Amino acid sequence: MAGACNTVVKTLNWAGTMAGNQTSSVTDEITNILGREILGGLFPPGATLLGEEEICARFGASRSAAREAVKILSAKGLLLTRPRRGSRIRPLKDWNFLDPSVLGWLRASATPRDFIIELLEVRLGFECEAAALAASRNKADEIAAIREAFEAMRAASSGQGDPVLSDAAFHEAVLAATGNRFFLPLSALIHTALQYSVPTTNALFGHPVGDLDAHGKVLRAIEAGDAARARKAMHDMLSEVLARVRTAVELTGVT
Amino acid sequence: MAGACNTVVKTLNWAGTMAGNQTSSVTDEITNILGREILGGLFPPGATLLGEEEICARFGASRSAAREAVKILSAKGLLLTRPRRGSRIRPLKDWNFLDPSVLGWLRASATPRDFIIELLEVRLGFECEAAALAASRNKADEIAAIREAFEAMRAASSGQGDPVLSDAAFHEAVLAATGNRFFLPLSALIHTALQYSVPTTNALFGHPVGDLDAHGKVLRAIEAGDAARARKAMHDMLSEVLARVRTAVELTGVT
DNA sequence: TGAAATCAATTCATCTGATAAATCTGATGA
DNA sequence: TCATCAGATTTATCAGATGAATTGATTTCA
Repeated sequence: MAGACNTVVKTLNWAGTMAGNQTSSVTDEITNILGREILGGLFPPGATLLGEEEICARFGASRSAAREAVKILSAKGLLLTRPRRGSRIRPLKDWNFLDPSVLGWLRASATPRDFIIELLEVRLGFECEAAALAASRNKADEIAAIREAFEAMRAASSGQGDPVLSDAAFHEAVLAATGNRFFLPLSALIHTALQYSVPTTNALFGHPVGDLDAHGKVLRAIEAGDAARARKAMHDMLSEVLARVRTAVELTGVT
Repeated sequence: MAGACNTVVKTLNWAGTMAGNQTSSVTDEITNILGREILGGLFPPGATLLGEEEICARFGASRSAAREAVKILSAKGLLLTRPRRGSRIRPLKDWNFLDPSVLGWLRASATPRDFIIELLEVRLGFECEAAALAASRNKADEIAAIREAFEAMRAASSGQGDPVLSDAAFHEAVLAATGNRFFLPLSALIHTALQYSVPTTNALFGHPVGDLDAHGKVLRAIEAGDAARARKAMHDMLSEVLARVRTAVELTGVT
């Protein structure tokens, strides 16, 4: 029985990937749905799974679309396909958790408490060093971008613009100012962290935690070319947020 | 003219991806070659490029294989394909530099000096925090894995086993002991860094730099559950290597 | 009986060709 | 000059066929 593919399903198109008019392809639909399911733990992390036939049968798609979706998931470290054995879920340690798509899929199912805290722990690691590098490198135009983002944050704090986006832009500008390629991919993590934690912390504390003052200290230290001070300012800012989230989460019992 | 595909090329199979018997698929061949070329800067980072037809013509492959290769490269953030515009190289900031494949492609063309130093800078950021988290979390079995890797390093130092692999295993065990998923993908970076820098530093200094003593300090601090000491021990170890590489590179004039 | 070799069935990998959808180009007209 | 629309080009998707690799059962030999 080979003709089980291409049944009359076709009912999936458009579940909403982002805001706006972005029409999604069949391949992307399959990728996103399977990605969310894998990250959500629907499939046993170490065992066998996912036949080519099953996928195109389930989504009413052609083998091309199914195969391309599987290739994408494999490229992100989630699957390993072998000629006759089908696609197996790879061990968790091989998953590319820093990939923007993977982060998005994880966000859809992760426990909020763990998710926010884990993100902050990682940020605490590399963002302090990034601030120090940005300060010691001292590239004028890239530091100007940091200041620009800071001004956007100030404007956003008085209602002129999106506070999350300008906050993210600030931190991304710091990463870019390191002049180190390997810091760049971490901006996706910051984006996700802020989109997720800013509303939460606002709800918890009644006001924005992304302190303008704290960001200002980081900016001034970088502009002064003082690596140690920049590192400390960034550390103070993030560990303060982390501490507040930790205690608040314990108090309110958010899972 | 649509029939330009599938000419009589077929001359690519097997260029040697890894040591051993691992036979590579057509799709993987195309992916690896294009990946290396992109990371090597052969294609203008921001501009238009790569038609479906061109690819299958160049490699003598079918559109299926060409398309799947492009999907993989897109999944790693290198390309963006649009219905009629072909595949465009995305801006550098979207590239997933922490992906194992991307790291490998970059290694093939990167300037050794920048490559080693950039890797160490990033490690200095997150590995210190990872050591601290591992210490404060204090999970017995995961710390046992760190000690195990340390013993393997000791054995390797007297000729019993691979010094690079055991060193990498040590650092990966620390990442795993954080209990934080987002540290896991960074093990690829450590692997690449060690494979690349250990031979280099050995050649520069005449002896292994991956100090057994320094690793022992990290291990003992983690076993003692002393987060601050673990952070400092890791920082001392990495910054020592970074400093020595920096000066050695300046002296020898390695580009 | 047990172990190794063999063979058939199943599934992934690849190729080929065709149709649909999206976009660019240039011609047309106000 | 600019907006609009038809034609051409290219990607997206579908469909079917063949090749290659692995699994598992069967067979053969010690």
